[in-house]
Amino acid sequence: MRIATWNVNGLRARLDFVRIWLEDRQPDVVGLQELKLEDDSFPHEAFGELGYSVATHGQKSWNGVAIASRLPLQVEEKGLAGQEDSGARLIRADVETLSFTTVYCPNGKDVDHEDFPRKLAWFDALIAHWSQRRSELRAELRAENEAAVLCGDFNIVPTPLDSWRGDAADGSVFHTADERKRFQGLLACGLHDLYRAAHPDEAAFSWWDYRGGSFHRGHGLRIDTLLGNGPVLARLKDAWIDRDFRKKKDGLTASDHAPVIVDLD
DNA sequence: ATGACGCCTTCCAGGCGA
Repeated sequence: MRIATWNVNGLRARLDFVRIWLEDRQPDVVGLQELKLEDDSFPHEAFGELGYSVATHGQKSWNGVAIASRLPLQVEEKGLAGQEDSGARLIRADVETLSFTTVYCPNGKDVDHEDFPRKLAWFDALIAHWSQRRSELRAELRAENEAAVLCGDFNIVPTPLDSWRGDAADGSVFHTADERKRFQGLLACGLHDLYRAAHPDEAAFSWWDYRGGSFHRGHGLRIDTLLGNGPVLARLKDAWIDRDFRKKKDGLTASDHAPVIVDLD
């Protein structure tokens, strides 16, 4: 089974590019972020032609997330409770026996910006929500069986290894102790960073600024990933960042994020 | 220090991304 996450930076502008990627990589389930369109405008037909059905939680102009799947999917949740003011940033669906959640986490803008504490609060709500669900599953004795994935654009650089600037960026937005504590808080819910599990020491990035030739200079950040619980980790074959799709394709502009892919048994 | 690129929008200069 192949699952993936991708911040497409505007699906309307990216549709042809996304279509090429789906045909090429043939993922079974994909979490998409930054759709920048409303549910009514989602191009279900284009995805349907490629064999995907899609659950969407869209929003005009900004944010917006979706789950596209070649297997039957059942929507379970849209939005993060109590954080509706932050926009459409979470969707969860069951795909056969896999519980698949994708998120577009708030950016925070800068450590002095009023959005920064809101970003931390959003993560606190996500951690509380995940930990609540985990205890519910435990109570039903399903925790050991249910495979769960939480993937997306986390807008946090987990460790200095995940930034082109290494520890020189520590303390700046995306690289603060406050944000990293939240990322660790997710891992403390029994989740594993699947890219890091497959490649413990590799410096690899999932986002590069459009400006200044950042991609070709290797100036990137690893802010997109897939987290998986124990049952998912047990099935992990490989995790990789599809940097080829950060490049122009057939004259089409790429997103500033590359897809991240996980292959499971 | 700024802007660089690309997306969005009552349409086009300005906000936002990370």
